[in-house]
Amino acid sequence: MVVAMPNVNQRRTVITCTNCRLNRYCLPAALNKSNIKQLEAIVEHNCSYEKGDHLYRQKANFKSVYVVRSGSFKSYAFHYNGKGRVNGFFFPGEIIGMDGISNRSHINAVQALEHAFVCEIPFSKLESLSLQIPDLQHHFLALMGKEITNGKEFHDLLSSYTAEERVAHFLINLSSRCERVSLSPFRLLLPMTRSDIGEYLGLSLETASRIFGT
Amino acid sequence: MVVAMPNVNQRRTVITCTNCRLNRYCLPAALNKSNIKQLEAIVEHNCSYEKGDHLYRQKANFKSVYVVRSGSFKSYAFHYNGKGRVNGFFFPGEIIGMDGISNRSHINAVQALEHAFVCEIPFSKLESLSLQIPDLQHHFLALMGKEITNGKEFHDLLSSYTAEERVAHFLINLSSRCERVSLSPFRLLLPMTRSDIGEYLGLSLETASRIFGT
DNA sequence: GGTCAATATTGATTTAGATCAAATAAGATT
DNA sequence: AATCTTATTTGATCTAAATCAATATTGACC
Repeated sequence: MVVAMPNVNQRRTVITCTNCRLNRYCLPAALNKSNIKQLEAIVEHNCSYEKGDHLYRQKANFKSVYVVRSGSFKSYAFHYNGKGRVNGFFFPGEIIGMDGISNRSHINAVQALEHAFVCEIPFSKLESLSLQIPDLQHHFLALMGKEITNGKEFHDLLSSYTAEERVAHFLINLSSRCERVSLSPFRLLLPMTRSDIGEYLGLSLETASRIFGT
Repeated sequence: MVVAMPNVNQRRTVITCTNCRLNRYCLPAALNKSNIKQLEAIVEHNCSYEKGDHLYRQKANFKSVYVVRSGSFKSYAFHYNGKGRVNGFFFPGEIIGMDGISNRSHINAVQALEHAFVCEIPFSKLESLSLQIPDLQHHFLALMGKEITNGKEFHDLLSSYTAEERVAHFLINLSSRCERVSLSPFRLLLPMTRSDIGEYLGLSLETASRIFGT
């Protein structure tokens, strides 16, 4: 008779969607308990990344979407002139990887800004499961729709806001995203550099810095 | 016995997805013949709009997505300062309305730039059908994914391109969209005003005009 | 604790594109 | 055809933010 040895280093219970503290803000939000069990069966929980690690690189094969459990990430892309540009930040409860859905390869690279954990959800399995669970399909479409409307709002920001308005909007946006997952909306720790913020907002890093100084 | 009178003014056969000249570029592209029949049963074909007509207004209830059959549209939104901003153009074969998926109301208004026809696809019916036809679900997710990557690319454009580069990109983009649906990519008719183009590209209308003049 | 490299701040100068201001041109309406 | 109205072009000026240039701070590593 063989008995599995318990891993003495394992201090905490296994993470599942059912017991995850973010489940109200994540895919399970739309599902009943039995559906959540089905979902957690396809999710790889708690992959760990160190600061600077890439979740994936530009042009990498698309196979999964990811949910941030803790820590934060930035997405960026190199374009025609060879300069990289940060085009997104991701915080707990947010989904990374939709930039690869349409042509099965990622247009962005995604890098950890600090030590972070993510859950990986193989996309083909998510699609199959969505055929069986209408609520899951509906919710995932809504999440993609949100990504689209966020893009449109950002279009507005970049085409008509002043530098100061951009930074203000950025901070308010971060604050509300912290609040959503029960983090303090008042004390923001900014894990990204001034240069990251500048690129993201279409400003030079000096301008970004000056506005923070004011 | 009652016989339906044929309508003598009806010059053309009824439009369906099966016989639509755009079906290779539209939702049916991913489907087999029997699935296309199922799709066309839920589509309202050939709704007509005159120049200036609204397909929907900002904050309107979301109930359908639309495919442009002919003509063109612009989307725009009013934001905090009361000024409207054009944030999209739509040409034949392209889908309008994804700005309403996430919170069931449209963040943009959409207006015809010229006489146009569209097909209307009630979204809840599309969702139901997607549960039955995996290819349809897969394809619609890909179309939404494309919308997301387009947004990211536009982020790059607005945050780092010069005025001249923006206009060049805009023209190349229009050209390739014409080519996709077998329209000439060389002679572009621009149905939108300089002001529309300027707003869309984050430029003043004067700057847009000057660059065209060069 | 000391050295380096990365990041951030602050100041001076420049510039791309906005804004202001007419003058044309093109459609619409009567 | 004549009159409006709306869209476009072109020119002159101004300004927000980029760029250039140091300096200061922070954190990583020996």
